[in-house]
Amino acid sequence: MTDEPRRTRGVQRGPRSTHVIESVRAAALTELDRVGFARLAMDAVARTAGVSRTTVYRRWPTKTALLATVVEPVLQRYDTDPDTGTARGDLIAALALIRANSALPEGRALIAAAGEPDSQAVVRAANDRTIAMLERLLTRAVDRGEITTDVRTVAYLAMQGTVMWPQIRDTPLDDAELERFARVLLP
Amino acid sequence: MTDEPRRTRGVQRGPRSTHVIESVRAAALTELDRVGFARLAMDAVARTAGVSRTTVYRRWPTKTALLATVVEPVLQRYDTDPDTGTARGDLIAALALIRANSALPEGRALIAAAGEPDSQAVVRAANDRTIAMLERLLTRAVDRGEITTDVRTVAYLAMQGTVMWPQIRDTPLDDAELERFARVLLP
DNA sequence: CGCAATGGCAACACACTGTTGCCATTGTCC
DNA sequence: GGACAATGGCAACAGTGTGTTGCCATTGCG
Repeated sequence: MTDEPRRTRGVQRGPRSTHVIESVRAAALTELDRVGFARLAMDAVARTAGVSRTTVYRRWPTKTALLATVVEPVLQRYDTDPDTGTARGDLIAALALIRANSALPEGRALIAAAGEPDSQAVVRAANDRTIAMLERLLTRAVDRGEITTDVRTVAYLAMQGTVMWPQIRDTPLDDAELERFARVLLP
Repeated sequence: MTDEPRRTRGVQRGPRSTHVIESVRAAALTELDRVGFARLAMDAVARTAGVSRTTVYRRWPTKTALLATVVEPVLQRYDTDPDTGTARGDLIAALALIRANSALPEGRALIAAAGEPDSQAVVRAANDRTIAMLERLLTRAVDRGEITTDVRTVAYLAMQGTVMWPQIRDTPLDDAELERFARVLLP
C-alpha cells in the first residue's frame, strides 16, 4: 500500500460549510423512519450521513436536539392558518393538516419520542404549535359567530386527540371520518 | 475471608418457584416509571428484582415481552363494562377508566412504547382491549335507543383519542372536561 | 432417592455512548 | 500570498447495556 496519509474525500470543509447540517438531517430522518426514536443511534446517523460521529455530537449533543432540528420544517406548516371562509371548512382543513403532518416521518418521530422523559420539551413545543393554530381557528369562528364558546371548548379538547390517536395506532382517519367529526362539532 | 463457596441467599429455587415473576414484574414497573420504556435496561430490572440477568432473559426474551407481562393486570380492567344505567353515565365512566389506566405507570409505559416498532403488537393489543369496551358500551346505547348509530360512529372515533392525547401531553382532562365532552356527544 | 426444573454466576463478543487530543482543510481578512 | 479561525475527520478511551452460553447449585416432586 502506498501510504497515502490524508486526503479530501470530496467533502467540503472549512468555515461556513453547510452540507453537514443537511446531510445529517436527511440521515436522521432516514434512521428515524427505519428504527424509531428510541433505537436511533447517533453512530448510525453519522455513518448514514457520511460524516464523523464527532461532528454530529458537536452540533447536536443529544438525540433530542437532533429531533428538534429534524422536526422544525414540519412544524412551520402550523404557522399559517387554513382560511376557507367557513368554520367547518377551516376545521376540516386543520384536521387534515394535523393528520398529514403526523403521518410524515417527522411526525412519527415526534410520536415515538412522546413517551421519552428527556424529549418532553421538544414534543411539548411541537404540540403547542399545533394547539396555537387550533386556538386561532376556533377563536376566529367564535368571533364570526359561527360557534359558541362552549363548542369551542369541547372542540379544543377533542380535535387534536381524535386525529392523533388513530395515527398513533397506525389506522389514520379517512376524509369521510374527518368530515363526520366536523359535522358533529359544528352542526 | 473464609471462602464460603455458594449459599442460598434467602432465595427460593427449584421447580414451581413463582417469586421471580412477581419480583421482576415489580422491578420492571419501578424501572419503567423511573427511566421510561426506551431506556429500560434488562440489566437494571434484574438487579432491582434481585435476580440474575440470565433468569430475566430466560422468561422474557425481549423488553416487549416484559412490557406485556407488566401491563396485563391493568388491561383486565377493561374486561368488565361500566354499567350505570344511562348511556351518558357509562360514557363518562368509560372515559374516566381510560384516563385512570393511562395515568398508571403501566399505562405510561404503554404510551412510551407506542412509537417503538417492535412493541406495536403489545400496544395494539392493549388498544384493542380498550376499544372493545367502548364498542360494547356504544352498541348497548344504540340498542337501548339512547343514541343513533351516527353518534356512535363519531363517539367511537373521538373518545379514546380525546382522553389519551392530553394524557400523553401530561395534562390530563379533569372531571368537568370529561362531562362537557360527554354532554356534547350525548345531548 | 434421583431427577427435572429452575435459577445463579461468569465470561464472552458486540454495539453504542460521550469525550478528548491531534491533525487536515479551507474560506476569509489583512 | 500568508496567517488564522472555523470546521471537520480520525482514533482511542472507558463505560454501559445486550444477548448468549457453559457450568454449577438448589429444590420440589414422584
